[in-house]
Amino acid sequence: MFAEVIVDIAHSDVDKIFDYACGEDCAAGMRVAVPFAKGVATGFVMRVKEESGVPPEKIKKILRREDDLPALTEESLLLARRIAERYRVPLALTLRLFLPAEMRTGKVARRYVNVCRLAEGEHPVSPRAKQQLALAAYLREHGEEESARLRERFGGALKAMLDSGAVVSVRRRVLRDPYRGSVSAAPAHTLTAAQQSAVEAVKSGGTVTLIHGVTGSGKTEIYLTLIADALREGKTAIFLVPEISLTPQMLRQLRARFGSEAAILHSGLSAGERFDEWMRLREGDARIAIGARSAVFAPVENVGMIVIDEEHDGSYSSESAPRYSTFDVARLRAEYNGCKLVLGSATPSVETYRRAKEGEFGLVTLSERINARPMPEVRLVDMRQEVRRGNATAFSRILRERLQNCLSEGNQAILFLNRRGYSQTVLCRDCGYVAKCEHCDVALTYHSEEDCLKCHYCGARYKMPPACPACGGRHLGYVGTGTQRVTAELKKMYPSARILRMDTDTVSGKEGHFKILKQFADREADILVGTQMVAKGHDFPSVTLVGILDADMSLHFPDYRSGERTFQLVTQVAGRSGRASAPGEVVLQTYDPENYILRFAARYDYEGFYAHEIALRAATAFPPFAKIVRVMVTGEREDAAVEALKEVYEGLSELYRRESDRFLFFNRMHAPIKRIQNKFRYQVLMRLTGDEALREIYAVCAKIKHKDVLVYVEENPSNLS
DNA sequence: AGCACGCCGACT
DNA sequence: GTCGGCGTGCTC
Repeated sequence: MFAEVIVDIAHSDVDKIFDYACGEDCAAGMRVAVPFAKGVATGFVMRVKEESGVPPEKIKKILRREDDLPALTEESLLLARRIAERYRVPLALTLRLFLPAEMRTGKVARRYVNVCRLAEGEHPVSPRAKQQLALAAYLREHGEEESARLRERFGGALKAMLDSGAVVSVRRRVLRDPYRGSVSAAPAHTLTAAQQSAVEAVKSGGTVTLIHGVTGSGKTEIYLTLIADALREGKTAIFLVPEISLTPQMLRQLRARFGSEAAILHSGLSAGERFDEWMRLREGDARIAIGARSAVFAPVENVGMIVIDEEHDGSYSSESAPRYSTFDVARLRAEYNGCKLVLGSATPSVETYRRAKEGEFGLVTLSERINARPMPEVRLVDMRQEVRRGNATAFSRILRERLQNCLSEGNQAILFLNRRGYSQTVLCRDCGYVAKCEHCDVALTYHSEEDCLKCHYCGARYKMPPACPACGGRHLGYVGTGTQRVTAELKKMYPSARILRMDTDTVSGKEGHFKILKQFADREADILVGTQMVAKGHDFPSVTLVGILDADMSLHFPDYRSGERTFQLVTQVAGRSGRASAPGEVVLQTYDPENYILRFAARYDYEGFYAHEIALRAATAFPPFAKIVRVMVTGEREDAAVEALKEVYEGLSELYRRESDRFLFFNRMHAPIKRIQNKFRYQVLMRLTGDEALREIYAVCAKIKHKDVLVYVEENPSNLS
């Protein structure tokens, strides 16, 4: 027997099948240790076959199996091959996606404990051995118990009884359950008519269905019903959520509903916990995989339902190689398993919504909120008028008034601002000098707490210069407001208010988000000031006011999706207001109050927004009517990067000349940020009419191998910095 | 990824 | 004359 093996080395030189001799016990999907070159490598068995075309003298034998149960299923192997092919990356890299990282590094393994129980048959114990009698009684009552516990309690009696054969010890596997004890009874739930018909539409529809449901329309209950139905049919399910929404409350809810049937895969777990959750899925002890992006690779078989919640969320596209699209992988899995894939969002991405409208996906619209409460009222505030009236602060008069009102009624407020730090940057008012990072080509942000300048791209810190380093002038001014400055100004305005700040500077560690959110939920603060991360679905019953301080920041971000993102952001942030009995309100500050995105967002008019946006995209030939492809070339040595860029450009130019009708745009240039973390960045930017030329672009780039230079392809990149 | 083989500069 | 630089090629 021979095994076709891919060695677990992510390098294109060894990205090919190597044949090894193996025994009958070898199966596809197993990890094996093999002699490779001068040493030993881990490998994945892709296939087992009777004959090999490799000369017999070259063939070596597999050293050992690393798993009893193949770590990878047939489906995983197929998907890994498809993804490797699609994105032109080594198979080893895509195979790794299907395993918990801990498994590869060998840092964790199954955990076992020794447990003791009474032996079969009669084993008389002397009536004088009180401890032994007590131990026997204990085991009769409890069945079995961990040896360590028994040793603590009964001391030498345990050893004596083990020696006499009255008690036997066995190794038992234990699972590190991250949510032990949090299981409670499943809540009763009846679906509304709208929810029921959504469930039916999904089941009777095609492979993919988009559920477009306003905030509070009860999408989650639909997902849970669909998942429960899949389970009832003896199948498994995958439930994907944005990383940030795996809050302890959400996990509790899922545990309550599905108990130990649900396995949760997310970055907050310890290595051991993640491994065990993964193993429970692989062995069929858990049948629902819940998690962020990477959970789309969950080792479940016979999948009956896949759900992608908050479909529009940016975290579903991978930012590092392999840059897979979670949707594409999920769809492949749905097709392989013959099951349904549900996408849900209150603000679907323009691309997804178009595919649904065009009939490629089923579309279910839920326009009513379960509790029939109206969405909070959104007030657009024209900041230009504020400036004209001499108000140079970040707070409009209306916002201050509403904030005062909110606090005096004993409610909570959230202020949203998409810039951390104190001020955007420091500018010399004499000569126009702007402080920049030495390793990156970006302006530095002033942080008042540490009185330093920080680079938000590489984290470097610089001392705040006492005078302008360029002209020696003393008029260094702060330009643009950040969360620190807003917090400081709030403290002055409302000395008695308790203020919490949440941004990457105050959030530390994996659970940092939740700590701050919990403090706020527990009403330990009155105002929460934060960036993006305060926007995602958390329920704060006492929040009645949401302020969006600078909607323009996201609106004028240099990216074709900035309008879409702003609409999503405003809708999402607004959804934080007025969840309980008190009606909520939203104050949206902008220098561009006529802007159509903000107008539609303020009215919660997704259809209006979509119609406008899709017409714009069509007119300007942007996605989904075209595909933006960027080939990045980066390296610390500028000459090497430039040389590689030339080579990439030549290869792509040839393609461009040959198939110019597939290109709308083609150019090479410096990336907008010329250097990040000492790496020079060059790019070839293209806009394609469709996906036809994509494979060849990947092929051209895969061929370019330059020392010290990284070349990679991005499709519709989420930012072009 | 490692590691060996192999062809050109500054040392004993 | 040799020691050693890392460019190129190979691993079943």
